Amino acid sequence: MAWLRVVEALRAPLGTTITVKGWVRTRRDSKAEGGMSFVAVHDGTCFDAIQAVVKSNLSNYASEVAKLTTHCAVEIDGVIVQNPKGGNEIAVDAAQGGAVRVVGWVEDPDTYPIQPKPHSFEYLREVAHLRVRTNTFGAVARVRHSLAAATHRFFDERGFFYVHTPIITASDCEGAGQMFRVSTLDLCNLPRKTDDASSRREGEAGRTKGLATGEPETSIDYSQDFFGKESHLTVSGQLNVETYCQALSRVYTFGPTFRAENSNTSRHLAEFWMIEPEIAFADLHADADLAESYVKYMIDAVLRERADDMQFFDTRIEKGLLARLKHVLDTPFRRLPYTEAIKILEKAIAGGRKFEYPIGWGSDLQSEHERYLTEEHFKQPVILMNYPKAIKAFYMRLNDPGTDGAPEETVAAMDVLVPGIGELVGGSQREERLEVLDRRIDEMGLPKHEYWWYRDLRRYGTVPHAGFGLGFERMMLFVTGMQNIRDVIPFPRAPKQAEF
RNA sequence: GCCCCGAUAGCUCAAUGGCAGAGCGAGCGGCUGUUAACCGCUAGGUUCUAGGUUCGACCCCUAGUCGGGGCGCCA
Repeated sequence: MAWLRVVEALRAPLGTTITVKGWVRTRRDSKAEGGMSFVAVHDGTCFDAIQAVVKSNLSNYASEVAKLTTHCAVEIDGVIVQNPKGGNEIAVDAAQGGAVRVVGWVEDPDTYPIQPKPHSFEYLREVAHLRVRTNTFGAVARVRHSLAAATHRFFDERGFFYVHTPIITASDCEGAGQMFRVSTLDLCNLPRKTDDASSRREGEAGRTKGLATGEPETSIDYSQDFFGKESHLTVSGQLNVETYCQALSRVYTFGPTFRAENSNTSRHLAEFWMIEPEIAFADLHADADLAESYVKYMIDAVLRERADDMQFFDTRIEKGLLARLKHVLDTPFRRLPYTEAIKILEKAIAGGRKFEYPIGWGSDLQSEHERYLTEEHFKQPVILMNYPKAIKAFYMRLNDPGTDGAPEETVAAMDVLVPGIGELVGGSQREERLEVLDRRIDEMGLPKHEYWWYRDLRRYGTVPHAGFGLGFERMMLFVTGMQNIRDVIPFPRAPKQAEF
């Protein structure tokens, strides 16, 4: 007897004798025709469950089948037949060799956390080990896989190489926010060393003030730590992946990223996944082209591969989701300079639009401004380009004076803004000219010696190149219509949240 | 980090400082090719924790813990 997955059983020819293995979603009983039970079984292979119609002539009917509750694990032998209302179901009749084997019971159904009724997402977060058994989280898991697979396919088809950049970094210069420390030192008994005046740094972690007794100042002696110096979890694979870009031309990373920011929002995680492609012999426009085609590729893939789950999101999570995504697919992303965006926002304010934060050339766009542009003004994804250099990172390429008619210097940065999310992609053309890069490092007061290997890339065969980072969970929100980023990753890590 | 809201049955929520309630879910029965089924009955409570005010606290006060929303930081 063939064991079919539910997705296969739903398409199997009528009359086929099969076995399915999975978990009970619901059970309903009827006394008609001598008694039977309708048992819906799913195994996660698709959105729909398959219904087994179990006759009361099974030897374990009264003792077991009639006592099945939600998420009992079962194996069912039966014959594929037509459901009177359409679609396949499984006829389970002892006279035809039908059987139901209970593999695992649910003890105490009254207190089982998942019940056949609507639950709030907030509650389900507290039972993250079980929530994937629900409609919504099963669909989220399948869509997440589809997006991840599409990512690798997209880059592979275009000749990109997947680079595994390190998770642990001993360089303190990735410059994208607070980092988690990695250490094997005994927190209760930290090794200390006496500071000499020249090694003192203001605000250095672990430094103690000299007491009135005249004790010398000390700091933690990281030379005794595992790596011989301070180390952290990575906040970005970009700097590392740039090195491979300058040998393999087209590369990308796709891995976990860690930010120790105390961010309490529905769009931030302490541990999230990011895709960071990097392309050689390329400028900002090529970068924007890549970002746009990548986002559209993922949308197209998920609409084709997970039509069942996407239909569910459209009807139960966000009405109009499918139409919105198709619109994104069919419309070129609107590209405009930062300088133009400021003019649009100033015009909106002049027209009476209220914003909480002021706006003007040189100020960073707040999320309310970004969302105005993409949700109200253009009503489509927008790529903003060429930001003031003062508000962007040191490695972004300095534009020629007067680019876009900007009043001050700009850098070749690019953000993709999408409705409902805000910033989905952040990228730039990188500064390939050593002397300009050094000037930027100095201007921003960064320790140049820490960037020795990054600077080497500009000394040995430097080329124009560009790249971006796309937040995978933000893409999940965009594609599913889910509201909270903690519901599109299996086990979310956020401030005060690391259960499971 | 800042501002706001919340915590009562397995879940979602009611309850004017004066007897702890409903819907859903669960159990039992009825009915039914059922599928968000329907009808009846039953069980189910340390009202988040620790203090305080009061004759009396789910309710008021203080502190804490946890959760949610908004903002900032960013992807």
